[in-house]
Amino acid sequence: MNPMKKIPQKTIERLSLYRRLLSRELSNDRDYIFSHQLAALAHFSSAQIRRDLMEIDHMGNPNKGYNVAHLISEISLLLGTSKVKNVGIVGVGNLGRALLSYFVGRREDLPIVASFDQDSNVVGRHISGCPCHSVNEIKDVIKEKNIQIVIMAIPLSEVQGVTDECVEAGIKSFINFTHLPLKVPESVFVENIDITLVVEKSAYFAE
Amino acid sequence: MNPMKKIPQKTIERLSLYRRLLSRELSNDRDYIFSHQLAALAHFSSAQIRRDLMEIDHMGNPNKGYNVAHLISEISLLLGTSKVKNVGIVGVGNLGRALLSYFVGRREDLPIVASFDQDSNVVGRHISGCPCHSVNEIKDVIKEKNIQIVIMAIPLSEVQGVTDECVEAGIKSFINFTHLPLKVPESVFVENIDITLVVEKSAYFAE
DNA sequence: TTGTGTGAATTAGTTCACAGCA
DNA sequence: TGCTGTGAACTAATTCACACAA
Repeated sequence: MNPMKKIPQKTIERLSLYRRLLSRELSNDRDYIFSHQLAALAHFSSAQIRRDLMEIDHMGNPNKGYNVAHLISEISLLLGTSKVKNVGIVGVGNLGRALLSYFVGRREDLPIVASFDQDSNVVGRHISGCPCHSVNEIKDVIKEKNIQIVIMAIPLSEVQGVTDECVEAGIKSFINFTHLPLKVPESVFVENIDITLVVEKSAYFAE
Repeated sequence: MNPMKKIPQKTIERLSLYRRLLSRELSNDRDYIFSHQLAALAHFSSAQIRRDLMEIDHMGNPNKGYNVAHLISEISLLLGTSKVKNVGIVGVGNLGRALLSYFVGRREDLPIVASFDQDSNVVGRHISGCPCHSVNEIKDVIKEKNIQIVIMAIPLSEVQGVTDECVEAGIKSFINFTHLPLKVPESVFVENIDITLVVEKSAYFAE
């Protein structure tokens, strides 16, 4: 696969889904799968699947389809699952705790190694086995623990200040659950998940 | 505004954000705003802002910019905030509770009127003031309480069965936090928020 | 001037449709 | 035959660039 080729964001997302679906198929002892079968699992079109697999130069066989194990390993190679990337989470309110309890121990390659809050009642404690630091120490802890991805789950308005500190400490990727758009340099990735906006959009499209 | 014109999904999302940002400006006594000023708040380009406002046929003034109050009311007209749409949530585990505690009482036009679970320890109780029903009764409750939007927050594999019942009961819009793609008819809207996929994507783009 | 409104151009994402292979 | 791989067509989304208004 050509390492120079830049793969679209949407494709990355779908590949990630394919891998999960394929893993389930593999554990059901399926060795080969056709594009239309994977399409049925993901609820996409088979053309979409083939186009996505083209991006990673994966070769299938018109008779048997795609080799499941092989496909999984190629997607994993692309998504870089072999390299561990440490995750930090800012805010251990309801949402932060829900994310922690879901994530901790689930993915070895994406461990949540630290949480941050400014409430002195939680700082110093462990939540779902994850140590909680003061948000004031975030820069140092990011460097110490080599954190590369930060999840923002604080309801506060000083999100931008914390974001700036993270960027200064070298963070290149954020997942933003707050209701404020984050200002970051061009090269930094931000995925916004603004639940209020999602509900409003859903309301709009509920006819 | 031409009611026939179909507005792109992305634009709806951004308009929803603009409204929130504008409301804050309005409460800071700002009467008019230029596209580049709103752009600075949302971290978009001013061309993007103007293009979006074109969709709702909003007219600005080259000298003063856009009238904030007027703009808010036009966006609200489009997003239909005047009509109440009832929301139901399936699953009151960590995530479900986090969403409930965040949402209950926050939006009068989008009230969470019921929650559903299959754990008999929570069925019959109230969580954040919201009654929890057995998931077996979902069809009846949707009709009784006129629920129009369903949030899926169960970690279970029978999500599809519940989805089917919701569709049969007339649900036209889902927000899916589970890790399974939902199979729904063409006309039904689904917004997928799969946190594992989001983290994987963020990891990929963390350089 | 300065900022709006918008055609035109560009870029991103998806679907079509079919040659060619096993 | 039935599926893959892929150019070509299409559709969606964004950005450019500029006439025009106040």
